[in-house]
Amino acid sequence: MTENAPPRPRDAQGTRARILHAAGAVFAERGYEAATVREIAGRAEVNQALIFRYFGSKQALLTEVMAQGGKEQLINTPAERLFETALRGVLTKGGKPGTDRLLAVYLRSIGSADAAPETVRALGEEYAAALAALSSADDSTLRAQLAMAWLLGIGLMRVVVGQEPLASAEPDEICGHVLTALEGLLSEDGRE
Amino acid sequence: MTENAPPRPRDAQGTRARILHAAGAVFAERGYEAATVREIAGRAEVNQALIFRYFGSKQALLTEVMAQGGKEQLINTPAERLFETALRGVLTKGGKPGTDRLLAVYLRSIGSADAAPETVRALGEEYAAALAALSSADDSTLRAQLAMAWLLGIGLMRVVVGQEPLASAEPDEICGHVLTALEGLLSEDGRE
DNA sequence: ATTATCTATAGATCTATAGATAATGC
DNA sequence: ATTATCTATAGATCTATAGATAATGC
Repeated sequence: MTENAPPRPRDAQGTRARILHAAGAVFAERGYEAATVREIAGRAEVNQALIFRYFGSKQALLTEVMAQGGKEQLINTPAERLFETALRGVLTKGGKPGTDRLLAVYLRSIGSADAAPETVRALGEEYAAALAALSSADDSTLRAQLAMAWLLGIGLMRVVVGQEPLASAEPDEICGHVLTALEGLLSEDGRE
Repeated sequence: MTENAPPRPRDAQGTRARILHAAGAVFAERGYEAATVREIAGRAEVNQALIFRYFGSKQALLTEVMAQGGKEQLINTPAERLFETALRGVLTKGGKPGTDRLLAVYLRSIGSADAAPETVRALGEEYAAALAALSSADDSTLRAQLAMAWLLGIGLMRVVVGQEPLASAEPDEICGHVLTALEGLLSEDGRE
């Protein structure tokens, strides 16, 4: 039996991190509404009341989960490689815990949590702006958003819906198809 | 005041239809989890207990909402025009009530309701199979699913996230970009 | 003395059901 | 007599809070 495990040393910062990590996993698996603070607390092996002590509310916890690590990729990747990097992040399961899991949180929570669409929108605007700078078309922002929409859609199919053969297809193969198709959209001068 | 409206004549079939219609609207607006049978009953102007009498459970109601009208487009549209028709259905707000609202139901409920992903997967497989027949590539199904993923992603950005300028862009403009980009993916012979 | 952690529970939901009521069809 | 509709509520959640307990730092 896993009865009474030895208590961890008291560590506010560590506990906060455990909660954040567990919340990311549970939100990604169940979506915001279906996730319960009790399950998050259970997985973090932390008392349920501490979630409210450290984050205030379930909504605030989701916002914090979404905020963390969202911009790292954006800052660390040059614009020319941003789309492919993000796409590969979506395609690579079990990559860095921040990437594909964060996408799952977005996709699974976007329909219910009020805060989620705004967070996605804000982050998406930054990605789109970076991508749009690559094109000289007058509708370059729209083109960039269309590319990002594809990325989200592929993530939705793979991570949430799990539709085959897409869900198990090789990242390289998908990447090849998508980048080929988008070549004109993102790099042309916009004259059609 | 809208106090006691004159009671409608008793009409089981009509009541069932009212509930189904209201459920479509509420699921589309709030997603499965956040939607409550009380709100659905309220919007249908129907007693809340009747939902369970006619549908059994909230899950069964969602399944029925998703099932209705999902295949109509598939049956009535030739494969060559299927993708563009579906894309325009996503892009045209206030079109036929079945189309864009159904997509919103999918997108908003996919993350939480257990039944939703399977319904999407099943419907998606039929769409993909129809699209795949257009291409002679050996990975034609994958290509078709990538196209559908784009379609879903665009719907997500427009209907759920509402990201500008994509959300308000002209259907013709989006259609032009997407169809141009997908031309090679869907119609080539697959030799890369 | 401070503060991380835990107990216990308030308060507000929500789905679902049992059984009463009342409108229809014969 | 049948059955569509309604009332009332069971039973099971879930988020959030108030206040007790106990481990740490001085």
